[in-house]
Amino acid sequence: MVKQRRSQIDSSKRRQILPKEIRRKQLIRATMGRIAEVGLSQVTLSAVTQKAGLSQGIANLHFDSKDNLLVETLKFVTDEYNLGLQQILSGTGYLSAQAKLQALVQFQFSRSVTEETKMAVWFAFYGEAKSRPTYQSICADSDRRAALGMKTLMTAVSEELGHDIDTAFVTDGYIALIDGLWLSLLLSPRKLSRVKAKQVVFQYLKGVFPLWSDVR
Amino acid sequence: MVKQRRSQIDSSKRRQILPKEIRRKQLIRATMGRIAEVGLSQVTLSAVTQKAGLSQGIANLHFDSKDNLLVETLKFVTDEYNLGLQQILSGTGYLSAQAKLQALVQFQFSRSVTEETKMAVWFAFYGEAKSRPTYQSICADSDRRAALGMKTLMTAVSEELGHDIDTAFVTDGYIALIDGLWLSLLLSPRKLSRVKAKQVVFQYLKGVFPLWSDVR
Amino acid sequence: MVKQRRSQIDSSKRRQILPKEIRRKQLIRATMGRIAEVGLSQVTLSAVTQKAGLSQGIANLHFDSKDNLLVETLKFVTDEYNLGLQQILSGTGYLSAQAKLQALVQFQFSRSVTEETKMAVWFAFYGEAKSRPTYQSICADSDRRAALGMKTLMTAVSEELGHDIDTAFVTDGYIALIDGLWLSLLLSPRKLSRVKAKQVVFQYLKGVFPLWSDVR
Amino acid sequence: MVKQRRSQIDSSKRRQILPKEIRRKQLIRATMGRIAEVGLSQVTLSAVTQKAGLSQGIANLHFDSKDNLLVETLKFVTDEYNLGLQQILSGTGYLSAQAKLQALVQFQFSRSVTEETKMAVWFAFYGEAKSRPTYQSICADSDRRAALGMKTLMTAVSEELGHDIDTAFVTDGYIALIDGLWLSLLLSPRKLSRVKAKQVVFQYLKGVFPLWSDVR
DNA sequence: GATGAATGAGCCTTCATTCAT
DNA sequence: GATGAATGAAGGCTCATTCAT
Repeated sequence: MVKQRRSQIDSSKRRQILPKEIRRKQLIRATMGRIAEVGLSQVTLSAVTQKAGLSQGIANLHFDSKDNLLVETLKFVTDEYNLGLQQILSGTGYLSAQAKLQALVQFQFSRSVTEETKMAVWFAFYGEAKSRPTYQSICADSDRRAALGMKTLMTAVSEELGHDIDTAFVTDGYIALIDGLWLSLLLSPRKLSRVKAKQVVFQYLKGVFPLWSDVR
Repeated sequence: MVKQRRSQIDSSKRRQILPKEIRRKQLIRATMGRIAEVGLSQVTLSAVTQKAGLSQGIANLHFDSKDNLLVETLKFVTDEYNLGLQQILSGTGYLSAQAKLQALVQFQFSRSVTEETKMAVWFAFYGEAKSRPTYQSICADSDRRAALGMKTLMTAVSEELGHDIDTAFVTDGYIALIDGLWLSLLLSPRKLSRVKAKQVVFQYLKGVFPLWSDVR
Repeated sequence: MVKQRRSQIDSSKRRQILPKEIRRKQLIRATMGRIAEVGLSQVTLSAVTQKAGLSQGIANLHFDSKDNLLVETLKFVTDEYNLGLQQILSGTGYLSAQAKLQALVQFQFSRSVTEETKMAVWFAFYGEAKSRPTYQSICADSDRRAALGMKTLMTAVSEELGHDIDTAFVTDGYIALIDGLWLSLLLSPRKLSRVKAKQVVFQYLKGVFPLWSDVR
Repeated sequence: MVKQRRSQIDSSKRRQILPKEIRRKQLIRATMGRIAEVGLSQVTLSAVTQKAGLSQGIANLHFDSKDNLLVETLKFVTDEYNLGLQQILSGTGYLSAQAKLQALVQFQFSRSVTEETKMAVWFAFYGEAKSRPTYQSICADSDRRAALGMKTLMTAVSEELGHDIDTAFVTDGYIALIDGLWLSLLLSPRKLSRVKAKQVVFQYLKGVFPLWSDVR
């Protein structure tokens, strides 16, 4: 009864890794769905696994604990957003800073980012972050990185336009505005459309960069 | 089975009878405290009542259910904020619209409004609002009233200054900015101070009302 | 601050005794009502006192405990029935045994005895009696006394008619029949009326006492 | 915080997985036991599950709620009884109606049917039936079916004997007698034995069917 | 005596987690 | 790895009882 240790090269193992990641993603998506549907405080593993069409015990199998599943869900949303963000900010194209900023706004109010489910997840975790160090640090990390990139961009824009502005300020305002608009989008989507939200942002940018003519 | 006779010195455990409203407020405050400490999803009645120094059953006695206690807590925070808001907006003094707007900003970033506990409660409920009709409607009601008042104020300011501005836009931006800054204040108070937050708001207003000279 | 000990003759004391009994009866009636309405297992003191139009704590004041109130309620019903029974059995009139038996049947299916509420209370306690020594002994006591009286009556009837019957048997059957008809009356009053129930009893008696001509 | 490793000898606590129906029956039996021991109003899930040697949560797992467990318990007792009843009434043998009636009496006072536990359960639910529609309808259904079958039998007996009797009457009386005797058996088993109870029934039948010679 | 706010033990129920299959 | 029955800790809630007024 000798258990044969699988060679690391064994391709069958690699095949099993993929399903594992798929299972995890399945569960994370189901978790997001439940958060959006019933709120973070009402999420139960049994509803999540059921939504994923899987068995009860599988969440603990892949994530060890419910708490960890939630953390991974937050990370997932956060990482996805940051990835998109970095692609724009550190875009290797020949885009001007102004063009990049325009692209940023488009991205931040794209259907994919402002998808109801994601917004719900986002703010669900924000709402608990204050009292949950783990959430807190994930959010803070993400925010810090994002803020840094945006500030660099703002500075570049300001330089392109020959402005002399406190870009730290502008960035803080910009970020707050985006967050606030997202919240509005989440809570009263009827009142505020994506288009209108973008216009509000552009109006802000016009105020900040008076010399920028072709905003939007 | 010896019944222990309570020492007369142990007055802390003496049963006290107080008016209903006081008890309710006591419990609401304790609830707010727990939300801030452990997050909405981790609030338990036993922790709330313990924090209030009362017995387990008293929460149900005065609020019928945990859910109702939470709703009343949200209402409490909401009402308090709206009261302050209306006092400023419909201030019966001879303040100019500009002065009122200044006062509004001061109020919105006053220590009382931006108190950590309140911010935590605020966003805790926002995070769940999407999936909880009751929270949703309370928040939406409050927001609508607030937005209305602010828009009126913005219009007045714009008229005082002779501006020709789409005040609906400005108001949406203003509100989003405030919300976003509050969120920042909650999540990374070290990065953003109250003072800085106000400066960000004033910067926004300067951009929106270029002719307004003495902002701040 | 010497508390004056009331003289036993003091008429004011006697006046207070009456109200006490009234309160007790009020509570017992309310208890019966609740038992009939929601079942013994669902009776709560707060519902009982509310039905009686009295304050929450009064039940414990007058009966010390809920359990005691229930016991007293059972005793009340039991005593009332036995009183009526004894009045008939030991009737000091010049009634023949046969006339007494007729009267007995009339009594046992009188509106007062078969009142829905009383039947409900009766069987509610029967249902629990097996496992509650206190109920058990009250019921058993009552039953024994009643059985004794009825047996005496049956014997008298049998003697009057010149029958040679095992009256113990007849009595057991009679009692069982009455109990069973009461149960029927309680559970399906639509199927079995009081009148029909009496006819069933008379039919039984006719079978037992063939020589008895004017039954009913 | 040392996790104690379960001894291999302690097999009594080993988690066992069994078919749903077996678990349900286990729990129903335990419920019946508790009803007989402490009365319907004092039954608690924790005592039931403990009696069954299972964990606290299992009752809700298999029955969703305590109330439902009780209903299913009532149904179980009821169904079992009715099954036995129908087997006798619609017996496919060549038994005469008189023989069937004899068998019926034997069955109704068999050890299995008059088992203390079952009688206790029976009357526990009867006691609450009046105020609990669900119990009421289960009992009523059962009673109706049983009554129908018995009436048919009585009619057959009466025809076999050439009697001209109102069998509806006889049946009502018969059923009431049985119920009453069961109650007696439950409350004072010392006073009334199964044998004696049957004699009482036969005495009744003799009275009703005078031409029936070999009763018992 | 009477009231009803307050207490707290005990219940039902939920649900994350475990584990035999 | 996967399943889902089983577990049991913990929570919300009820309600008999107490007691300050």
